[in-house]
Amino acid sequence: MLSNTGCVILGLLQKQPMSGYDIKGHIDLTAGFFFPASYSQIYPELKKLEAEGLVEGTQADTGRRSRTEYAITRAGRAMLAEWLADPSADSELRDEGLLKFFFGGSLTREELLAKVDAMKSMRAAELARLNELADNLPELADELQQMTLEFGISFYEYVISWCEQTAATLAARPEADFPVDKIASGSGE
Amino acid sequence: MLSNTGCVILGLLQKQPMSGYDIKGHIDLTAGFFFPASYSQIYPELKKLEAEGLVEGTQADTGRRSRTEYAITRAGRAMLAEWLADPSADSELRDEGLLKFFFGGSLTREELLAKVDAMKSMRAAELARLNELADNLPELADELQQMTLEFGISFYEYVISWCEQTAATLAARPEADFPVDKIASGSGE
DNA sequence: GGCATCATGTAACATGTTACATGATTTT
DNA sequence: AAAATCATGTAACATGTTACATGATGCC
Repeated sequence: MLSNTGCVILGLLQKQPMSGYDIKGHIDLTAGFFFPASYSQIYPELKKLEAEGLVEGTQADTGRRSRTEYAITRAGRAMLAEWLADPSADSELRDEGLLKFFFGGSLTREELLAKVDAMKSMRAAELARLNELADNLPELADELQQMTLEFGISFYEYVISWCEQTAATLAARPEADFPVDKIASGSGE
Repeated sequence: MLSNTGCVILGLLQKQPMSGYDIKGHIDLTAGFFFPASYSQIYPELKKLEAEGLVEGTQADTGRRSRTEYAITRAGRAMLAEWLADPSADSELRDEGLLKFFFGGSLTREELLAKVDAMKSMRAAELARLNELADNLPELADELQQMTLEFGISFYEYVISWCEQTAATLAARPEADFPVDKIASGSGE
């Protein structure tokens, strides 16, 4: 019923009216790490939600730049409540770095270590961002949002620890332990 | 250069020739939890890879059902090596359950607990599957693939522990600690 | 004979990304 | 005056999902 982008938008508007630009900023700061959205989705989606009567846009030219502020309607709140009540909740993870590692049988130990290290630094950067967030705006978010942030922080911490452990395991083994096509040989090609 | 589906296919064919059906089965069993693919992507992608000379299909009607087996070509191996060498590796996480939790300010404590519990059981089921996998086919996978499986196992374990901890935190607080629209009141927009 | 599994696809739809395009206002 | 930020979009492309469609073979 509600598209992915649709529900994030409605969820954010629950608190206060915002422009498309504001919405994007809020998502990036808070839910972006597990539910990203881009301008080219947000603006069309706002139009669609307005056509369905779930949000209402008003022109706000009060001194500032002119912008369209969208507010959630009663129907919008009802739709949001319905979406919240629905127990379905799919989740996905997609990690290209892990896939490269997975298929890295033909790489040298050093190349593998480099892959793992790249994964680690990427996650470390994201972790730093979330930690800064957690420190700097505890009053802006409610308790649930803080707990969600905790999810992200521990998730990145976990990934980083996997990287470290994996690197240690790799480093402890001689190069020869990773032959090219160890498996392919067995039953005939 | 290589599409997502393209690189999983090429990676799998590195070990042995397979039909589209086989490929799907292998992905589901191993890399599926962090890199899913469906038939409707695999078959067209195989055609595309063949047109580019990266794989080669041969009709195999040896007694069994007729099927097209695809083998990776030399050009395919080169392409795979290029992809592996490329340091870029984006990753994404998308979790609708977490988003519902995030926006759950208007839910009762019991409803929130139900959400968290649903997340937990979903992950527990996936964890059970991976654990079974880890027990049952250690000889089928190389060491890298086993480490990748470890990634999945600890990832699910982590999510489950977050759920438990969050449930405990919620349970310890009185209902009144979660008012509707606690934030919206403050500074008026 | 019936069910599960093997086997291969198409069509319609939904989702989402990147690059392009523009311009006003505020801050430095 | 220049740079950053606010502000809103479009177009082309890529990716991917779900439902539909079909049929052979192997196993009980």
